[in-house]
Amino acid sequence: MSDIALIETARDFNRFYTNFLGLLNKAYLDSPYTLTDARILFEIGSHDGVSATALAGDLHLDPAYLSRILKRFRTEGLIRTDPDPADLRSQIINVTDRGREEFEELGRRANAQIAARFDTLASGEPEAAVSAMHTIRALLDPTAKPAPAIIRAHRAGDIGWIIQSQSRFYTEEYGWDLRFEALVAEVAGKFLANFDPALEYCWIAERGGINVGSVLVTNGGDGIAKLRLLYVDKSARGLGLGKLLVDECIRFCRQKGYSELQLWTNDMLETARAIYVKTGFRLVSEERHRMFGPEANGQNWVLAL
Amino acid sequence: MSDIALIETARDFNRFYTNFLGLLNKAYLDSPYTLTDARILFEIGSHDGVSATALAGDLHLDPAYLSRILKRFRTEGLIRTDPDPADLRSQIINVTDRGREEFEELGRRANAQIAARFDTLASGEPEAAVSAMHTIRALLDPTAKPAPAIIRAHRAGDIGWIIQSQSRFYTEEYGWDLRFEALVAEVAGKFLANFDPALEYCWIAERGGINVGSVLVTNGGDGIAKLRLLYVDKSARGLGLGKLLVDECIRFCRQKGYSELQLWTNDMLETARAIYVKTGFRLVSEERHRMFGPEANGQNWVLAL
DNA sequence: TGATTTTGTTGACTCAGTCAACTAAATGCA
DNA sequence: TGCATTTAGTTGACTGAGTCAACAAAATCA
Repeated sequence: MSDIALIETARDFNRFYTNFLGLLNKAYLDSPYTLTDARILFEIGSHDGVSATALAGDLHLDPAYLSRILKRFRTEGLIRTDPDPADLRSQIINVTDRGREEFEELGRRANAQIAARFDTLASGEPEAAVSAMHTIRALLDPTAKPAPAIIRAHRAGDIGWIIQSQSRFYTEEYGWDLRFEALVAEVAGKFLANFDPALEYCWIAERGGINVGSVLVTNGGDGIAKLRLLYVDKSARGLGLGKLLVDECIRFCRQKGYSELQLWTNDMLETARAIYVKTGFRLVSEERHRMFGPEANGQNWVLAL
Repeated sequence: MSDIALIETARDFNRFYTNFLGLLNKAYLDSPYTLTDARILFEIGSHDGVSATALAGDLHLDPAYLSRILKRFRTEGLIRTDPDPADLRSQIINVTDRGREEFEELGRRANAQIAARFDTLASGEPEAAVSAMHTIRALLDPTAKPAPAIIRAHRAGDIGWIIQSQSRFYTEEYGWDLRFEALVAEVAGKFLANFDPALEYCWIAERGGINVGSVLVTNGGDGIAKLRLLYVDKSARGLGLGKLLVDECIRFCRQKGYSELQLWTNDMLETARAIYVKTGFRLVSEERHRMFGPEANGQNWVLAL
């Protein structure tokens, strides 16, 4: 794609998105706030204690204009301003309880707008859209810091996601065939079917509402736990999520009184192997196999707890 | 019902992009045109011969406001308007040579803006951003015509997708619990593990590279085939995809010499039931159950082939 | 110490955008 | 056919979002 075509496409997208945002922002019309009001209220609500100058800078607003809006907010009891003891020219802006209520109401309304849009989409599409937004933002916003990842227990649909992401990854990267997806589906299906919350667990790493990693611990009997289906999506590598997930497994297994944690992996997964080494796993055996098409080197690792 | 984290992330992106577009649009300040002027000029310049009403609709502008702007453009010699011979109320708007010059100058300026942005990026990054813009647009722009749906055999990741979409759907719509995902994972996993291409099959309906439907036929032994996991995503309903998928199953089963096709479903799935009736299935038994939490009415349907 | 910069406020203004009322042509309907 | 209703576009009258210049008070610089 030539430079000019790229630029034209970007412009086209910008025209479309200008329109799209315009439509979304009509939502503020049935509240007493303008779009600018809402943006300011949002900024104050989420960064309590900013100064007027910082606010004007962030939102690219005229200081005079902002000053008037803040004055109005003050008389309406939405915000409180106190001079900054460190710089008496500067005013520290805080939301009052009423202000916070309004802020939250606006938030609810904005969320509903987007939820309504997302509702017309296929399952998986909102995730795709948000993931694309991440991409754009990461590229065009120099100040963007990646959203923090959270680790949580699995919920509806996550097991399917695990199977899908594992299968896609090994197929694309190593040319494994559908037998691998079958194995994963079996492991994951059995995990769900016999799920014993007292001794087993599934962790999902999520960033900005998008699944980016997984791992699960299953009960192998005789005090032995198995770590399975460790995965970190390529969009979230290098953040230490893999290590975090494995640490979580180890902590869980110790707490549940397991004596040993075992895992099976393949040697071309170097990042994973590094994590296993660092967390104290020991390689106990190795065998070449062709379980999924191409030849690979299966490895068994063990950690005494 | 979409995930809150997804929505928050999307809102965050929208705030960012509002800002970003605001900065880009400042570019128009050193021309005699406002942003609205520029949008109108662009629209006329690229779709010669539009009517004022169409223009107002496309750009979501007040007709009165637009009328005034067009009047100004006319006196400045940027456009020419002639009554539409087919409807004398309506005016056909065309750009004059001067108008086209201005339009192109604006275009050059907007391109330069974006080029400057892209210039600060690494090689490959502009392409990534534009590709992400495509993704968003395809998903959020209702006028972007939907790609036609196709039906194909399953491939890597599809079984995981089936589990995920089934689980999400039944959880969100009917409050079924994880036991359902476990059942689906088991069915789908067994299908993959014992997959016999001579007697079994999995169809995926796909649109624009995104999965929107599924169904599979498994061998039940004794000349009996089972139709399972029929699903059409809400974004693709009403296109007859469900019927198409079931027809495909029946054709396949006849060709493979099965004597009977059986399926199990639940009676609240009315669209599915309508398809089964229409394709000749007969309801043979029914039982209330609580297999997945809420009470439901399980049904067995049979089609003699 | 006095010159300069920074934070925020106020006065005065403009013009983008809205709303209601209207004309003229087209369409629907009995 | 003729009368009521709808649609395309225009104009008058208005509002209020946003801008610009000037200013006070505090902080910083040199």
